[in-house]
Amino acid sequence: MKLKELSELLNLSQTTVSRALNGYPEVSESTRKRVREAAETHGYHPNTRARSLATGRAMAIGHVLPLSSKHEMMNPVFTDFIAGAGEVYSAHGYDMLLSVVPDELQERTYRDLRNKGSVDGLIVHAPKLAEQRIHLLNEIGIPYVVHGRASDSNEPYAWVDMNNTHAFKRATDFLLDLGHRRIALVNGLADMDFAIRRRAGFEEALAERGIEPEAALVSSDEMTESTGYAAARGFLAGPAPPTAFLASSILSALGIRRAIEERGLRMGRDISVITHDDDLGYLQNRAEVPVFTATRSSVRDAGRLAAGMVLEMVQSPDTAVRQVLLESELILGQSTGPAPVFG
Amino acid sequence: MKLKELSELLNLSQTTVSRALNGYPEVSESTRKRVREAAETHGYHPNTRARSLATGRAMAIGHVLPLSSKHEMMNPVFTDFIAGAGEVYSAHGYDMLLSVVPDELQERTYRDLRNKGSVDGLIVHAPKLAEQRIHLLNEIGIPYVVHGRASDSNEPYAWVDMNNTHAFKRATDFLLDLGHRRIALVNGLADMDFAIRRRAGFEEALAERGIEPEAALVSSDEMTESTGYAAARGFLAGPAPPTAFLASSILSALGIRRAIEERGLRMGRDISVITHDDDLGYLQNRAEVPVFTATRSSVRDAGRLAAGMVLEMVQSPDTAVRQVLLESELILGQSTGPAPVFG
DNA sequence: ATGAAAGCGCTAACAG
DNA sequence: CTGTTAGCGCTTTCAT
Repeated sequence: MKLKELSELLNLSQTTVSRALNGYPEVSESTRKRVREAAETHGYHPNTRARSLATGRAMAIGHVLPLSSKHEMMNPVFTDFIAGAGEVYSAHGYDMLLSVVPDELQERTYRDLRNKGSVDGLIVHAPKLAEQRIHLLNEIGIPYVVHGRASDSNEPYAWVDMNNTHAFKRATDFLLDLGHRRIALVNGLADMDFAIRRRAGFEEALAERGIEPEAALVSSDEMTESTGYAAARGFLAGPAPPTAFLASSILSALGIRRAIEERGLRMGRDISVITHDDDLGYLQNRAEVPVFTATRSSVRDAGRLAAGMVLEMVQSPDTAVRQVLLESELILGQSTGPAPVFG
Repeated sequence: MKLKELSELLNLSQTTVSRALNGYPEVSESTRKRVREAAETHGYHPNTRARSLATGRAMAIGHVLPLSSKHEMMNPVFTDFIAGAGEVYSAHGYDMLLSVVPDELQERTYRDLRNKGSVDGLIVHAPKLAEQRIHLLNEIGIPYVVHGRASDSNEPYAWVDMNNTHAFKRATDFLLDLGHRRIALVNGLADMDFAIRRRAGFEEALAERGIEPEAALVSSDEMTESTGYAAARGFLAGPAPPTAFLASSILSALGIRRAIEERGLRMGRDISVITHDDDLGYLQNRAEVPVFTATRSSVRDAGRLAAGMVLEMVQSPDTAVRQVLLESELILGQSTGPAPVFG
C-alpha cells in the first residue's frame, strides 16, 4: 500500500493524506480521522527511503564499533548500551545503523556515512584513537555523541560516561571506612581512559587519609578471570598482602576469588572484594560478589541517554554540547551483606 | 557533490556517469576511467536513499534481536556474530540495520521493516517463539536466515547453527575414552533448543557404551558462574560424585572449578572439565580451562556465513533454502594438556 | 481546508 | 557508446 493508492481510495490528494498523517494543523479533524483509520486498516506505512529523500533527513543514527582485538571487554557493555539506544530510536521512528569497522577504516567509514547520507548522527563507541576521531568528526560536521571519553582531546564534544574516578574514590573510601589499610587495585589496561580515571580515584582516596599508594598492590591488565587471578595471587603471596581488593570488572573479581580461596581463605569473610563493572549481570544472577556497580541496566540507561542526545542534536543543530557523567551506586551482592572489617 | 554536478563537470549525462560508476559494460573504458577519477577527486558518493528508491532495493539487511531477560547469555555471542556479518555487508555495500525489540513487538517489527522498505532481508537471532516467527516470516515473504534453530518448526527455513549434538557427543566420547564413567552435564536452560541438542549428544555417547545416564548428574539452568558452582557443588557432595564435567559455557566451567577447588581438588588434575562455548574468549586469554570450542572466532564465522546467505537469497530470490551446521573443534587450554584418566 | 505540481538524487527503459 | 525521458514514493511550496 502506497500513498497514491491510499489517497485514491479516500478520494483525496496525496498531499492531504500526507498532511493528515504527519499531523499538520491545516487538515480538518474529520478528514484526519478518516485518513488515519484508512491507513490503519489498510496497513499503510510510508516508505522510509522515499520520505527521507524528500525531507533530506535519513531518519537513522549510526553506531560505529571499532573492531580491535584489544577491546574484547567492551563487548558485553556494548550490547546493553545498544539495547538502551535502540529503545529510544524506535520510539522516535529512527533506525539504527550499525557499522563494525577495523580501526584503520574508521575515517573512511565516518566520511562515507556522511556523504552517502545514510545517517543523521553518530554514536562513537570505545574511544581509542580518540583525538583523531573527535577532530575528524568535528571537521566532518555531523552530530555525534561519544560513549566514553578521551582524556587527550581538547576539542569540545558530547559524551556520556560513567564517573569512574568518583566511583573508585567512593569504593576505596568504603573500604577505608571499614578499617582496611592495605587495598589492592586490579585495574584494566593502563592506557585505557577509564582505567586511568579509576586509578586516580583510588589514589585520591588513599591520599586523603595520608596513605601512600603502593605500586606493588596495583595491577593493570586486560580484565579477565585469569589476569585477575594472576594479579591477586601475586599480591597475596607478597610480604604484606592486602586485606581488600578493588576490581575493575566482575571477571577480575572471579579470578581474585579463586586466588583467595586457593589460600584457604574466603572472600567476604577473610578478605573484602569490591567490583565495579557488572558486565556479566551478576547482580541479576545473585552471585556472591559485592558489586560497586555500573550494572548492566545502568549501561542501558547510558545508551538511552546518548541516543536522546544525538536525536536532540540532530533535530536542533544548535544544541549546546552536553557531557553527562553517570554516577555508580554501591550495591552489595545478595548473600554477602556488608563487607566485614579487617585490620 | 551529487550526480548532476559531477555529470555537468564532465560534460556527460547523468546516465553515462551512473553507468560508468556502476560498472555497466556499455561504457567506453576511456570515459569510465575519466568518470572514476573525477568521482574520486571530487569525493562523489551516491546517495543511498535516492539509489534505493530508484532501484527498489534497500541495500540493507536487518538484524532483529529479541530483548528478553532470559537470554542474557546470548549477548556475548551476539556481538561476535554481528561483527562477522558486518564485515560481509560492508564488503558488498550493504548496511546493517539493528532492531532491538521486546518479544511482544516482534511481529510488528518484522512487518514494519518489510512495509517501510527498510531492509531487503533479515537475520533472526535467538529463536525462541520460533515456530511463530518462522511462520510469520514465511508469510511476509522476506528473505531471512535464522541464527540457531527451532526444533518445533516443521516449515523449511534457512539457518546457521553449531552442531551441538555432535559436539557434545564428541566431548563425551573424549571423556569416555579417557576412562571416565561418571560424567556430569552442566547444561543450559532445559527449554532452549541448543541445550536439548547438547543433552541428546551426551546421552547418545553414553548409550553407545551401554552407560545409563543418571538424572542426578545432569543440571539445566542459566549458564552463569553461580549456577555452575551450585550444580557442581551438589554433584560433588553426592554419594557417587562425577570424575568429569561437561559444561555448556565457560562461565559454568568457572563455577565448576570453584566447587572443585573448594573441596581441595584441582581441575585438570583430579577432575576433568570440558567446556563448549568460549563466550568470554578464554582461549584468547589463555585461561587454564580445556575448551571444546565454539570459540568466539567460530561465532564470527557463523555471522559471516549467515550474512552471505541472506545476501544470496536477496539477490537471487529462488535460491534453495540452505541449512548450515558448523562443527566445533576440540581445543585444550594452554596450560592444561590432555585431561588425565580417572576411574 | 484541499489540490496541483515540482522536486529530493538516482536508475532504467528506450531511443539514437 | 551516449543521451533523453520517466519514474521510484514521498514532502512541500504555491495556488485556490
